[in-house]
Amino acid sequence: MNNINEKSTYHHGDLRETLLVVATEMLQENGIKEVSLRKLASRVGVSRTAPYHHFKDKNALLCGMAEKGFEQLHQINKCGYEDEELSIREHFYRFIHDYIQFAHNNPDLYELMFGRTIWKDKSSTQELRDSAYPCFQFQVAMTQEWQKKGLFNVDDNALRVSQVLWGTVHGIAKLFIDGIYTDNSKIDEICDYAVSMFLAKSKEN
Amino acid sequence: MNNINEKSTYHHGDLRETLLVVATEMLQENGIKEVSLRKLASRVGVSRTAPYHHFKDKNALLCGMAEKGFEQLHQINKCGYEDEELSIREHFYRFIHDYIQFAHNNPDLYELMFGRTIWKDKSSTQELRDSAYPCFQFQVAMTQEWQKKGLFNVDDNALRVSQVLWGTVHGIAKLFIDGIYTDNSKIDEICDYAVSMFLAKSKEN
DNA sequence: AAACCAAAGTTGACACTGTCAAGTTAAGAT
DNA sequence: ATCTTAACTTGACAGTGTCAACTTTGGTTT
Repeated sequence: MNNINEKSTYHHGDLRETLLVVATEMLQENGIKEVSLRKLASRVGVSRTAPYHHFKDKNALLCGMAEKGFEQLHQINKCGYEDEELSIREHFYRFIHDYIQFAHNNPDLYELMFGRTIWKDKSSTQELRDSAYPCFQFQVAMTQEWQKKGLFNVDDNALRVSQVLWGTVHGIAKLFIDGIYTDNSKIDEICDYAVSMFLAKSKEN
Repeated sequence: MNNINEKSTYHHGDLRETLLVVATEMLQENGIKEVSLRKLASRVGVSRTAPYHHFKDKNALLCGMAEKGFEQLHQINKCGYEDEELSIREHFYRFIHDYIQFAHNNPDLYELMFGRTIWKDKSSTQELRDSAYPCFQFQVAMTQEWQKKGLFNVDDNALRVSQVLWGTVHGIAKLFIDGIYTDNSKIDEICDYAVSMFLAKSKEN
């Protein structure tokens, strides 16, 4: 009766991970509003309260999903940064481009990762913070490197530079994916202009 | 029995407006999650389905609240712009400062105004768009004026400049009010740096 | 003045949500 | 072989948005 795929059924074996994956699927398919614990449980083939043995409450599940998002984003940043064939300018451009692309490809996940829902009132879990902060710090480190290599003024506070830089990219991404910029086809032009604006401060250009 | 304040009770007289005001109060007090039609109705002293005679559904109510937010923000922008005692630089600085201040004072309203909830999937009402777009356009007009007066390069596309400008301010505001910047006390410094970054392009400085 | 209509407000009902308490199953340690 | 405990279940509850059908009321038409 039991083959490899449908084993003992009572104990799932890898429920926590499965919940995260399927919940993220649901998020991408129909947006956050359609992610409910009951639908999720039913889709995974488990009773409605089973998830509570792996997540304290719905908020913890959402934090878990965001956590994975940050790992993904961190990875993307790293990949772009470690590509040794690119010049510094190209690194910078790629960072902005990849960032917006990630937000564009995962609008609801991005909203979740950076939204009020999980961050305000200290409702973020420790695990989420442990996953998000290194991602943020990597952006500061990149900025610092760019400063050293002459892309930005070395005298400026690296944290401030990266905060404004991040703010700009985040803002553009949000206005873009939330459908507030009226003409989405112009997103690349907007990014280009943002890049040129930031680089105006650097010496040779 | 009936004095001026408690008239016939059955017909409220100004329910639509009252709903918007009280709902916005609830929003500011306890965040969007605590805004429910039933609690709202009960607080206004009316039955649970009464709001449906003034708003098609909850989304329409939220759009109505956001609408008022945009009128407020538009007003703030206008006031700053029309202050003739300020230099162009000061105008620009004031715009950024006032914008962030508005977001800081009304975090949940700001989230609502610019959030996915009401904008994605064309779920925004016509009235909301009629209130928001003039607000956006005013920002473009201001940018255009700043270009003419030498604050930004006149050759750049005004729409692009203002989109990046807006993106930056929006991004900083969001990271700030959502509690993602770890040190909120440094928000002024971040704004200052953003201003100096934008002005680096203008000739005299 | 009476009759009427449409707008505003009501109650009842339904399907859906997150979460708790109490019970059941089964896998692994003693 | 027994026992502990984590994983999972069903039942229950209060809360949500929204629909349909009913009642009240103010203002317009006859």
